[in-house]
Amino acid sequence: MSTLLEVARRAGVSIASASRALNGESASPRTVELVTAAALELEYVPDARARGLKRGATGQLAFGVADVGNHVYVEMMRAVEDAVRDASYRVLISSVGSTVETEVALLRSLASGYVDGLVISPLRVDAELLAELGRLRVPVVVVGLLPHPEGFDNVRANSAAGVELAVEHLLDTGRRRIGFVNGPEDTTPGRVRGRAFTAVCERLGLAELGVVASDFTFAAGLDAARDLLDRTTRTGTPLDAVVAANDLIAAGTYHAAAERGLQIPGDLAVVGMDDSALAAQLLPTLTSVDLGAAARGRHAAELLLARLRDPDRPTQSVVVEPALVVRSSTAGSPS
Amino acid sequence: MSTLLEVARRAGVSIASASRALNGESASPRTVELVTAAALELEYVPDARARGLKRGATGQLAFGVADVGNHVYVEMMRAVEDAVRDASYRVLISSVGSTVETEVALLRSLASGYVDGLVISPLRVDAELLAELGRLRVPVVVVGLLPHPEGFDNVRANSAAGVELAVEHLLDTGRRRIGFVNGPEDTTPGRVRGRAFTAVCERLGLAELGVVASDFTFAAGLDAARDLLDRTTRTGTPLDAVVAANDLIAAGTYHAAAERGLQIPGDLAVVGMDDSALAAQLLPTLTSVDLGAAARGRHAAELLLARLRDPDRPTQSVVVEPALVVRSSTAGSPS
DNA sequence: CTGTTAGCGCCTTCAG
DNA sequence: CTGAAGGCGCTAACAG
Repeated sequence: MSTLLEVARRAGVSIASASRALNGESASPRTVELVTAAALELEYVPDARARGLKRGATGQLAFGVADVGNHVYVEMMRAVEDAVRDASYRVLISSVGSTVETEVALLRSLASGYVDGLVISPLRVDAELLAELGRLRVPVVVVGLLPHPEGFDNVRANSAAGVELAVEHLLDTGRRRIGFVNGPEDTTPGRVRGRAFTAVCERLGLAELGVVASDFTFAAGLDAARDLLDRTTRTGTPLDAVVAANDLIAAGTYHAAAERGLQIPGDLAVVGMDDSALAAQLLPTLTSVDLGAAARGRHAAELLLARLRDPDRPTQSVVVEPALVVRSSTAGSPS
Repeated sequence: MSTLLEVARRAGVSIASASRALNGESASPRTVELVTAAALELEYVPDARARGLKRGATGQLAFGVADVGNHVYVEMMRAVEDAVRDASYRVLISSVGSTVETEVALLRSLASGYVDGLVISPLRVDAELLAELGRLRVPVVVVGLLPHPEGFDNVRANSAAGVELAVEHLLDTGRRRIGFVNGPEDTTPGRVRGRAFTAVCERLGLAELGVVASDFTFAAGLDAARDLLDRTTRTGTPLDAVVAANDLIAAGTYHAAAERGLQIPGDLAVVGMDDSALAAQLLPTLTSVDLGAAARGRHAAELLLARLRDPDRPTQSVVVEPALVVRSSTAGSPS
């Protein structure tokens, strides 16, 4: 409410001295005391816009995320926050929906001066989005697979390897009829995971039993899993395992199985992906492929900080390898 | 990257004309055309700080939330976003941790010019926080119980009534030994819910079997529920029902029950609070008290918009009443 | 150590 | 309808 000028007047010094006193620049003890007292009295709060305008930096970063309801992004976000804390940046989260238009609108708004840089994890990437990224006045790190990684700092999971880990683990536990509930294949992760499943089935001589959910959510996963279970049951050789493209879809699969009287893991083994908090919360606990959400967040933050320090450094791409976390949903052998 | 001045020069007009042309003020069609073309060519993006500094508004609101990992806040946030969309505000989310210091730091930073107003849902409220709220240069709506609601726009749940709904429902299904897993009692919701449980037990002549978790999280809920179940079992009259202070704690209770071979709902009925997405995702699905997260978010957004329009309007308090959502975790009678 | 001054990029009167 | 000029609040030279 009050400005620096008012503080300066009240302290009986110039505006420059007031600024210096409050920012710990060279100032006499007496000035500091006077100014601090005046600021306190007037409840002075510096205007961040003016400061940002002058300094060309805001001390804020943004994390743009496709679905705040998905716990995986929460883990990434926490990792980002932890990683930038020491550099004393604050992190704002922005839910961007899953369409390119909303994504672009967010970018425009944030990157026009409210933040010094951003990390985004888009579900869908197209030319328009990439063009917009290039136009931004602040550096951006993209988490997720890019058609042309060069040109952007980029962190991605190896979800193809993750799908392989899941399928191989199921084979190891004696499962043979393995279904796959994917997310939408017009998204980057959906496309990659779908292709990986096809490839691994071919390599291992398995029937490819897949279905596509309309979104990476619980509700969509439930619908898709119902469809897959019913379809395969009608053929006479029901599934004995399902790989889900993320943990929410796996949770939907649990419910579809329960509706049909199938026990997990006895009748049906389930493997999720992301190893989000939900995996440990479900009953039975969910075996899940950890795609390194926290590690991706940390790497993204570090790349961003590095670029902020040196805008001219070459762009860098980091790949995080997956790891299988075995829990109860794949225990034992098929009954 | 480019400034309005550069756009103006390229279009061969003055900076004032360029500003008017881009903002739809009076300008000749030819000027508009020239300026628009120049802006496009230079990939001009207006600097939000400068604009905000001049206009005194940013078009952004913030939602400060205690725990982004708790789905209840996701629902509130979505409701806030929906409610302010028509007024074309963008919403930023900020995770503030659960301490007063981090809360204050957030407020300082955001409210110093990056946003036009904010909604916060603090877990702990003390005099320092309230003082800080009063100092802010932007309006704030507090979601949660306030010691002195006057002075702030305020929305709150009636979680005491929610606890009563839960206990009465359990009595209706024939449960008699009802335990309560609360969250920390130095938080506002923890204190209110704890007192409500004590009161309802007294009123209905029930033994008060309570335990306090160290946080409103799954892990803390699991620990506390283990404790409660073991303690009551040792007394010879085990529990037949548990009320959890939120859905995450209820999920922890599921696991503690499973570890001890207790079936839900046969041996133990469980009621959660918040009716978050998790309630429908658990198996068996969780009966939960809907504390109106979405409604609270919507109300908070509307109060904020109203104050933004009229800073002098009297402050207002809204209470959202709870509703029980019955699912499988309380089905049937105790076995 | 202190005060004066020139902008950061933009919008908005005010003349023309 | 257009241009010139002032200032939003702050910081960083520059003199003193």
